This record gives sequence, structure tokens and C-alpha cells, in this order.
Amino acid sequence: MTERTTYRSVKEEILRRIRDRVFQPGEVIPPETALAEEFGCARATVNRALRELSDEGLVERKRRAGTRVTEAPVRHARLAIPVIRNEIEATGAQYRYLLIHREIVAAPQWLRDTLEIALNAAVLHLQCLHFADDRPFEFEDRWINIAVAPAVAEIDFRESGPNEWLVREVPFSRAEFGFAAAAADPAAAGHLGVRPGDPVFVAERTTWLGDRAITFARMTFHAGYRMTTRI
Amino acid sequence: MTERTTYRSVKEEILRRIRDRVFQPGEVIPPETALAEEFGCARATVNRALRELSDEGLVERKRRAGTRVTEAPVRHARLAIPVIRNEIEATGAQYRYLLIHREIVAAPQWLRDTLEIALNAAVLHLQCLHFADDRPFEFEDRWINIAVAPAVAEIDFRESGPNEWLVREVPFSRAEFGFAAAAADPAAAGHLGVRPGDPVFVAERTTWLGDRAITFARMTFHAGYRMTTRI
DNA sequence: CAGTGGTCTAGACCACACA
DNA sequence: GTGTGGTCTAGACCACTGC
Repeated sequence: MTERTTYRSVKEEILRRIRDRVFQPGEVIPPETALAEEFGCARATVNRALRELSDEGLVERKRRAGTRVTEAPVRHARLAIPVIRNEIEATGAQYRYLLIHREIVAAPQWLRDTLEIALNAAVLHLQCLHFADDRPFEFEDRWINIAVAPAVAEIDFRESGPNEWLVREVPFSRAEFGFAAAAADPAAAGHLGVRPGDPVFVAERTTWLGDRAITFARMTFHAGYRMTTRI
Repeated sequence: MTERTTYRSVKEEILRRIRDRVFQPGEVIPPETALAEEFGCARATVNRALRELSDEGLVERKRRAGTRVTEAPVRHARLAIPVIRNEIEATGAQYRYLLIHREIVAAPQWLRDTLEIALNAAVLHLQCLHFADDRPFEFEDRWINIAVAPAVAEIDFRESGPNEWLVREVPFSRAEFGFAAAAADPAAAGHLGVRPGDPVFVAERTTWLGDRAITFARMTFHAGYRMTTRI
């Protein structure tokens, strides 16, 4: 008996042909039925191979028009959304959390713009620090839209951070991220133990459930922080 | 006739049960066969729904052990790998490119470690600048393994950057990325027109084809640069 | 209209991990 | 051993869209 054809082997072979320019960029490759016959397998097997290649952006598929090798593939990396406690504990360091500030306030103008929320909306403003082995690792400045998560007003956040609570209690459907290098402002610098103006890594995140903004967070990392990912 | 059950509707319903805590975090959900019976569809349909949820990190699946709702789901964002020319032109600015340095050299020790290549391997070392409307936007320091892409030695890279050539000519199968904030070193600072020590955004990328490293690039962006993504 | 991909079905066999 | 997911098959119908 010969081995059964797997969708992985089909995917591999098509990938090889793309790499070796047997299937040229922009060119339409044979239809599923033809490939299934060539590889001696069911069409569903070819379909799965091509679907994954399409998910990865290497080919583009359209009904009737066929499958085309992507001309200039915009490759995507999967970026794990960091959960600070896990990230710290993964390095073998001990995680510690400290609440610095907690206050319910009217949303300032810039936040109303960011979250697209109404004038006079009440938000919970939190500032906290995350330590790795007692060295300050991240300063978190967070604003939570109380209207969307009323229960948040009852939590004191003295024992654990708002991110852990939100991840557990409030599902989100959409998020936007921004990453940048910045000069440490005096407040963050003081908390992180660096000099004002020193380079820090700043990550910002806004999260929605449906069309309602839940929270905005600005996370400032000490300069040694390095975010990594791979394909 | 009632509508046919789709894998999308199954996925939707399971997602709803996870959100509404019908399926609790950490809990094992019913096996595919049971769900297929409940939803009145084939097991393959349930399988595809659960496979996608697993790809998205919301459930974890193991043979024999079943499907478990992920305790602390690590969500992933898709990060588009920036192609500098597109990124600049997308802002409406004009893109300009300048080659600063081009030399074939023996790979230095740190690069041999990074790329896992042999002693005495020849690499092409390039330094170039990318401008947005004549303001320096990115300084690129790039090393290319000539053994993997011999044709690269014949290209002068005076008209366009190595990234565009590599994307077009040398497919890659694997890449690693690192992002960090750093203090500008004197060379990069001079090219970018900032003061040494100023915060800059540094992106590093190593790319492989199979198990052979193709290239390592360190890209230094002026301080205003902000990388964004969304879910 | 007709070719292509998108999806579902019913059944089958297998690999793995736990009892 | 035994139950669960992983995958393949052969066939079917449908949706989209270019011709």
C-alpha cells in the first residue's frame, strides 16, 4: 500500500511550486479538481491545503476566478497579546502588583475622543505597577468605561490588576493596539525608576465590545523590554 | 425545509456559550459527536468550528482528553509586516530611498550567532535610509547571507532597497521579530537627524528559508513612529 | 450559463493519551 | 482497552462571478 495523501503534503508541494516559481506570482494555479486528481486524493484534501495557504496570504481565492498566487504577499505575524503576569512569570521572575491610584472621574476630553463616549461619562481611572522580582517592569495607566462594565466600580483592585479582571469578566470583540518608543514622562519615569527622557516602550490598547468602548490602557515598559513574535 | 447547519453557526453558538459561561473556563465541553447530534449536523462540521476556535486560542483540544475552554485565553492579533514604501505612501507622503553603504564582508561573530551560519561565510552588508517627504523616516542596517541568495551579490541596491528585492526574489518560510525602544546610537542618530540618546523605535527581523537563515535587519525609526494593529 | 471554490454529509480508519 | 480528536473519502449541492 502506498501512503495516503495528506493535506499537509499537498500544502507542502504547492508551497514548493510557489517558491520554485513553477506557479508564478499572479498566476492562476490549477483548480482543486485537477490538483486532487494529480495528487490522487479527494478534493476536500486539496481544499484544506489551499484554504490554509489562503489564510496565510500566499494565495488568493475567488469563486469562478480560481486560485491565484499572491503577487506581493503581505505576510502577517501572530502577535500574542501580552498578559503581564504570565510574561513575567515565564521569565522565571516573581510577579508583584501594586495599585497606585484609583478614582472615579468624569472622562477627560482626550479620553472621550479615544473611546467615543458621551460627555460626563464616568470612568474608573487606575494607575498601577507590575514588578518582576521587585524591579518595576511596567507602569499601567488605565481608564475603564463604567457604563459598559458597571461591576468594575465595586472592585478595589488592591490585590490584582484590572487587566486580569477584565480578561476574566468582560469579553471583548475588537481591540486596537499601538506601539511606540517614547521619552519617559516624569510620572512614569518615577514609577519605573528611570530618568525622565529615557527611552521607554509604550503600548496602548483600546478595547470594544460590539460598538461600545470598554477600556483604554497605556502601558509603559522599562527600556529593556522587547516584544517578540514569529511566523 | 429547515436551514442547513453551518460550521459558522456552530462556532457562533459555542462562542456564545463560552461568553455566557455555559461552558466554564477550564471545563471540558461535550465531544464532537454529542455536539453534532445536538446541532443536527455532521461531525466534520462541528470539527471545523472547534478547529477554528482552537486556532484562535479560545479552546484547547487534545485527543482522548477532549476540548477544554481556555482558562486565560491568550488572544492574538495579526500584525501586518510593514513594507516601508507602502507604509510611507499610505500616509500620503512621498517615498525616497538612499543607499549609504554596501560591502561584502565576512560575517562578524554576533551575526554568525544570530543567523547560525558558518565561520568565514560571506554576507552582504547594506545600510540605507528611507525618507518620507525628504524627512528621514527609517535607518536600515541589513545583512544578507550570500550563500542562500547568490544573486544578491550582483545587485547594486542604488535604486531601491533590499527589502523590496528580497520580498520579490527570495521567499521565506520563517521569520522572527523583535520590537523595542532604545536610545539612538550615534550612527543611527546622525542618519535620522536626532540626538544620540534620543528614544527611537527599533525593529529587528531575522528570516529563514527552511533551516537556512537569509537575512537579518535592524530597522531604526524616528521617534514619532507608531506601529499599530487591531483584532 | 458554466466553471470554480465553499461547504455539508455519512462513513471510515487512525493516533494518541488516559484508565 | 477505549474514547476523543485528526483526517481522508466520495459524493453532493450551492453561491458567486466571469464569460
